[in-house]
Amino acid sequence: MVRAPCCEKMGLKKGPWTPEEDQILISYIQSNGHGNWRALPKLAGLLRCGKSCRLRWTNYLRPDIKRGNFTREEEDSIIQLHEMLGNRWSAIAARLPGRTDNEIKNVWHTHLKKRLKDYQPPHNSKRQSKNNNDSKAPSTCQITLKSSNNFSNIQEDGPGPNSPQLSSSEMSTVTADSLAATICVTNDGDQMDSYENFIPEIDESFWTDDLSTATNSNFDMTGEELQLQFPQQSVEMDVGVKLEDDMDFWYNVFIKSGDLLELPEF
DNA sequence: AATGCTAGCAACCGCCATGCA
DNA sequence: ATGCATGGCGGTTGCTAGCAT
Repeated sequence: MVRAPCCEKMGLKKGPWTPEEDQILISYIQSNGHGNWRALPKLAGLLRCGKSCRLRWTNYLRPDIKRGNFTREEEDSIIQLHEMLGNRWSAIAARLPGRTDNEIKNVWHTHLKKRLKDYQPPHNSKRQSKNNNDSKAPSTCQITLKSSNNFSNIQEDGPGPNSPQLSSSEMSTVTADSLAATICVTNDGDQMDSYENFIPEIDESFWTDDLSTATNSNFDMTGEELQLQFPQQSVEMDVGVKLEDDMDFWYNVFIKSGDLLELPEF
């Protein structure tokens, strides 16, 4: 295919948009819609290429765009979604109302990458993002947890700050004060029929050596639910879902007793 | 005050996917 | 089935403001 000549060669303007150009574009789209982007600049009376108009509109002028700094919640969402989706900025933007892919991409490169540099993943395997579009259900998957809480506020029947790592049987003695959360693993928005295909297990290599910052969890398969119990009423933790094809996703979550923890699609 | 450096961000470029004739 | 036009996306560039020297 023969490439269309670039804007400059056609005598079209490049570079930053002026308020006047913005106003022309806004007025035109408000009264006519954008229709054919390539035809728009000529119809609107702009010396810009259609691509430039579309970009200006979608990234800056659209009325539903939320301007201003990203909140901590939004930044956390971006980090989680990036874990899940990789550099698919438009897919990430679709989950953050009012934010554009370009904006998210910029925030990622200027702020969040630095933030993540200081944050080491709770395991020593390399973090990988699934960067293709297929979302086949995994035939097997492994769920790994690491709590960020320490033991300092545990009830008296719980372990102390220097307690050794709990065994599953010890955990069962503290259920009265424990957190019981349910993990719901979804694929394409649909709950899995059952967890029979999942192999929940604690991978010992993921625990840190410092027992004040690492706690244990046990898995209790009751029916089709995967229950997690902790000796706390609430817990902040990293939930890792490891698929058999060596893809893994990590989510930092804060859950309280009784919460349903639904992992994003992967 | 002048200069250099850096971070942040808007905009551009090139490629790819899709729809249509 | 093929080729073209268009839209959309991700990577990259380059301008600008703010800060340090």
